[in-house]
This record gives sequence, structure tokens and C-alpha cells, in this order.
Amino acid sequence: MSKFWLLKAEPDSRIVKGKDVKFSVDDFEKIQTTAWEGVRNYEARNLMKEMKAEDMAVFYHSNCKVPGIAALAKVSKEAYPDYTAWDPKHPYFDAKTDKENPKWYMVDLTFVERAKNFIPLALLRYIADISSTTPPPELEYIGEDGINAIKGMDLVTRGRLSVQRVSEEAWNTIQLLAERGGWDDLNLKASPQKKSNKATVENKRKAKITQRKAVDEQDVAEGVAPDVAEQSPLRAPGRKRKREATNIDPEAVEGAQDSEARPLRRSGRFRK
DNA sequence: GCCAACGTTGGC
DNA sequence: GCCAACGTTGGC
Repeated sequence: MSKFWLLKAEPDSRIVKGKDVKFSVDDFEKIQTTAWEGVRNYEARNLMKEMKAEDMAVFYHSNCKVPGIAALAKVSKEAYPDYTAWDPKHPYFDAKTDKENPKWYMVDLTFVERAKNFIPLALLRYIADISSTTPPPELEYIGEDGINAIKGMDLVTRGRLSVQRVSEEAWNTIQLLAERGGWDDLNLKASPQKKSNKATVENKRKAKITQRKAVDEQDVAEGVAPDVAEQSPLRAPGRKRKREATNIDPEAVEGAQDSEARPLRRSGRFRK
């Protein structure tokens, strides 16, 4: 039984250690088969180790103007050591692994076809935000099961992992969407329901900024030193958080969640 | 082992 | 460019 996966790559140029890590669907189509090197995340690596030849995959454009699904691909070679981890010149060199005991692995991926209709992440999010299981008329063809499959995708629930599992139902739905399109008249910027979740979140964000500004002004008025002001809990909300879980050795827990390691590429992909 | 500081991913 | 979410690091 063949399985389904999603792999991210960055279509836009970005220089890491003097090398461009860009890898777009155009690059992929030209090259046809490529080693998926540079993954430095245990969970992603473990998923790659599960991949079998002939498994199918979704090729995703990440960290770009219009992120989304650009092509379909298949696994053409099962996991083998990622030699780029041993090359000090390589963007994803990892000093903490050696050839006797490889830590990082890659698979080969072969281009199958472009998505006839590029599937923007915004569409998948739009679908995931539908509160009922009834698709809008434009997307009736994916059915309730399609809606539910998209709702369950790691892409919309987790986001950051560069190699993900895709359920068979999600795979089928993605194929349908890529084949048939039809969402041109949907406003993907708006939430499907009138009470826009997105707008609510956005308003909260703006409110927080306003509040933060007020605190800054208060700090100034009270002559609080800047580094003390920095400790305000309303300042830099992303920087101050309680950790969610205790730190575990990711090597010890195969298949556990973990972190993308150091010199790492977000998409875990490095251009030839 | 906790937690503040800091780094990365990646959408918007 | 901004910043939320999530990750790691290092002092204590």
C-alpha cells in the first residue's frame, strides 16, 4: 500500500553560507530526479525513512509570495545517508555527525507532473476554516470527505514541519483540486463564514500593538530604563514564552517531535 | 530543571 | 518587514 507525503522547497533565491538554496517547481521539472538533501530535523528525517519507492508526494512552495502545492512527485529511492551533512562547505553541514554513524538521511524524489491548477495555501486554509462539512458550490466536487481531509492536514494544523504525512483522502482531494480548480471566484482572503476568524485574529494583533505602544509611552513617562521596559509582558510577545515541553533527546525518541537543527534549511532542500 | 534570551520558520 | 509559533541555549 503506497503512502503519501508532502515536501517543502523554497522557490525563491536565498543565500545560505554563500550558496543559493532555491529550488522551484521549474528547477524540479528540469532536473526530474533529485536527492532531497539538507533535512536536519529528526521528525522529518524519520518520515523520510518510512518512505518506500513509488510512494507519492506533494511538492510544496514555501516561504514565497504565493505558497502552495505546485506539483506531484514520487519517491524514486528510499532513505540513504545525506552526505551533505559531512561537507563543511555545505549550507547544511553538521559537525556532530560522522560517516560511521550517519545521523541525517535523504530520499530521491522524481517529478511526476505539475498541478494543472496551482493550489494556494490560502485555499487550503479557506477550506479548513469552513465550519460545516458542506463545501461551497465552487468546490462541491471535493465533498464532505474532502473538506474533512483538508482540515486534518498537518500543513494547516502545524505548518512548520518540512516533511509531512498526507492521508490518502487528502491526497485524493489534492489531486481533484489540482485537476479541476474552480475557486477563482472565491475570496480566499476572507474566511468562509461571515464572522471572519482571520479578521478577529488580525484585530487582536492590532489591539496588542496599540496596547504595547501605550505601555512604551508609559515607560517613557515614568522614566523606566529601556532594558527594564523590555521586560514588560506586553513587549515582544513572541520572545517571551513558557516552554511547552521539557527538552528530550530527540535521538532517543525515534518518531518524536523535535527541532530543526542548526545550519538548517527551513525547507530542507538545497539547489544543485 | 527552570526560565529568560535568543534563533528559525514561514505566512501575511 | 513584521511577528506568531515554535524551537534551542545557557545561566543559575
